[in-house]
Amino acid sequence: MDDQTRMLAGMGGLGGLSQADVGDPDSVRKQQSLGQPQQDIGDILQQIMAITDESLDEAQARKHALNCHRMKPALFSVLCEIKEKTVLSIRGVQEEDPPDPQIMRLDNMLLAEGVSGPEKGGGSAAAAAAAAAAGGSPNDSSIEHSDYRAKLAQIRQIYHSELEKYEQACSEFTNHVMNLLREQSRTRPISPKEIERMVAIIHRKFSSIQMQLKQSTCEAVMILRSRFLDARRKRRNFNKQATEVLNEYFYSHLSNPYPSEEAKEELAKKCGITVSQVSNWFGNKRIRYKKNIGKFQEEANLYAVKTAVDAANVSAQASQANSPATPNSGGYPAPCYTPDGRL
DNA sequence: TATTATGATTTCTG
DNA sequence: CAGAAATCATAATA
Repeated sequence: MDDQTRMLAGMGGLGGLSQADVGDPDSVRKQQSLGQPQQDIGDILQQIMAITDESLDEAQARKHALNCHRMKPALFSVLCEIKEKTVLSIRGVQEEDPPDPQIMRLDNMLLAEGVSGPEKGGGSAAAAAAAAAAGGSPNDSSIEHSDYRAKLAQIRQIYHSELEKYEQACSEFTNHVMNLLREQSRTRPISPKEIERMVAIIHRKFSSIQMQLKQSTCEAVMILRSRFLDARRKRRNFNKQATEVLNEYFYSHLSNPYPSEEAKEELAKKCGITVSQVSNWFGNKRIRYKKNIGKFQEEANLYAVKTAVDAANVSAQASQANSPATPNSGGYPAPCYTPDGRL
């Protein structure tokens, strides 16, 4: 306090205070407690300092009184002078802060997961689910998928409501501080730039809260994701009709059981499974068939008969020529599918 | 409950 | 990158 008084007094000559008001610096020191001007400044400062301890009404009244004080303009200009000197050192201390890389990372991930960003409802997933349902075989994958989507939507909702709360709190606080600063700018010089800087500082402080929110949201998504993947890993057998279709194709193309991409697509559609599931199935089937042809003999015959019968339905003559009770009973793998036999 | 069947994943190869 | 082969993990079955 005393120091401040001295400092202000020391700067007196620079500001709008006249000699009469302040006296020259030397005389200040000489008659520290006696001079009327010093008394005034001391009073003002004391009042300023005491303001925070007072009730709002009291403070309001005091504020008004201060604003009307005859010394007020002088004090203001002194403060301007001081500021002029100090602002240089403040400036440049913290210029534009780069966006936090951590936050950026989290943002990107949230965006990628569809938590932030635009709602993508009715998108491909829903269409896929609808298609699966329409396909006759309510594949569980679609159910799990919708489950996943529901959970994701839940996370999304929580995230957004929390973010909103956060933003509200942040802007409320910012507003409060800005009002305070604007209010104060009547008694002390505060440039818009400074207010801006203060806002930036507040936002920086708040961003750690935001980061926490984003981080925990990311974690939740990760957990959900891994659970979903685990669930997907849980094997569910294809339905009977699907395996029938696949086996039919396999055994009727034993010599070259490699369906083309188009064929795979068609099989997938027929079976209500995905193309990659068809690929998996053929991969598994080929290797398992090859490993133990004997074990599949019966099945092979079954499907050979089946296709033969189908053929018979189309052409009775063909059935005569083609389907003896056991089509290939002798040299079994009829059109010689061998591991290396592929084209 | 042990075993087998089977869909999915991983690793390797040409 | 498609496919072979090995492997995993679970469903189905004995």
